[in-house]
Amino acid sequence: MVGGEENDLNDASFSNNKGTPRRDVVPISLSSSSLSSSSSENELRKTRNENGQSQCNDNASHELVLYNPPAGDGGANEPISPPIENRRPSLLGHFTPKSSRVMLSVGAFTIQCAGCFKWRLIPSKEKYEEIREHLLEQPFYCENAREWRPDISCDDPADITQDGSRLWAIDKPNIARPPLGWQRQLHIRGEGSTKFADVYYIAPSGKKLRSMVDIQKYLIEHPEYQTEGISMRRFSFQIPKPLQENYVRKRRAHINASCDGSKLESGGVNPLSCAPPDSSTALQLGRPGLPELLSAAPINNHVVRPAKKVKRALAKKMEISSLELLELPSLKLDQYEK
DNA sequence: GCCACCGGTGGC
DNA sequence: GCCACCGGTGGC
Repeated sequence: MVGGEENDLNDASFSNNKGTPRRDVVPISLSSSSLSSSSSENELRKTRNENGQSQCNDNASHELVLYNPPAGDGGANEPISPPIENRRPSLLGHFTPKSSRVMLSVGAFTIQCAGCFKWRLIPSKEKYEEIREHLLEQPFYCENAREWRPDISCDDPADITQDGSRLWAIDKPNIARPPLGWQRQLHIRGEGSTKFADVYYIAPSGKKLRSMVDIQKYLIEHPEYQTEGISMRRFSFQIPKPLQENYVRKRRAHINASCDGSKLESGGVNPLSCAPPDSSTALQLGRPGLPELLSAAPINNHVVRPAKKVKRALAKKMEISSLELLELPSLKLDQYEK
């Protein structure tokens, strides 16, 4: 699945779909913080209503959104009304969860116009990455979409709205585009995981790299890339933030007496089983909708594996004693700076 | 045996 | 609380 350089995942992760609805729905929106988790659709709208005067404004203008059309409904309500060129529907077919565990991937990408605050679909992942790379310095406006939609303007209705049918997440702005020949993949984890997503870079050789350390090692092993001017700063493992509160399981407070049941009871309630949606913050977005995303895919997967967890915990404990003396190298981002 | 995926932790 | 990293397991 990871294979191809230019195929799948990557593309799979962006969907241009229309043609092939998928059931996973993952939007990702890039914004500066403010939109921070709690901000919601309403806030975004508010932003607009207030002519961008509200506090969310500046962020809103940097919004990027990746979303995945729901497959459940056959994509019928596909908001992608506008024509999308470069459509490669077949790519969607690549979405093949490798196992019972379902991996969500980004279906499409959208960016919010800094002028009218409407969301515009971006026709390809590459284009999205291109825009995202300089989003802060070069805010996106509907007019920019004329490159692939000649007639588009702020007067046109939004391509997509946060109607609750999708999971949205906020992407980070100004992430460098992957070097030519490289692919940056975003793997969305299921709900309830300890992390929202993972980023992988696929080198031209097909090698999958999952951290800056990996990148660094790889570049050292392949000096040719460095001569091409590829440096560490061309890579970023920053992941988007889901707008839906509670999508990611909160890190549990330290539990020393781990085996103590009472402890669990009082301190950390199992978020998977009973965490009620936080009504105040939760994004309207996530709540009513997200049927597919939330119920279908990830959740189940998570729930099914407690046994593994236990095993691992035990294994971990045993291992600690033998590895305690190991000294791990620590890398700092500064090191990557040129 | 490989590897995608997930969990967990150290550092900030 | 977030980020970065990486070990480990299960599925293939």
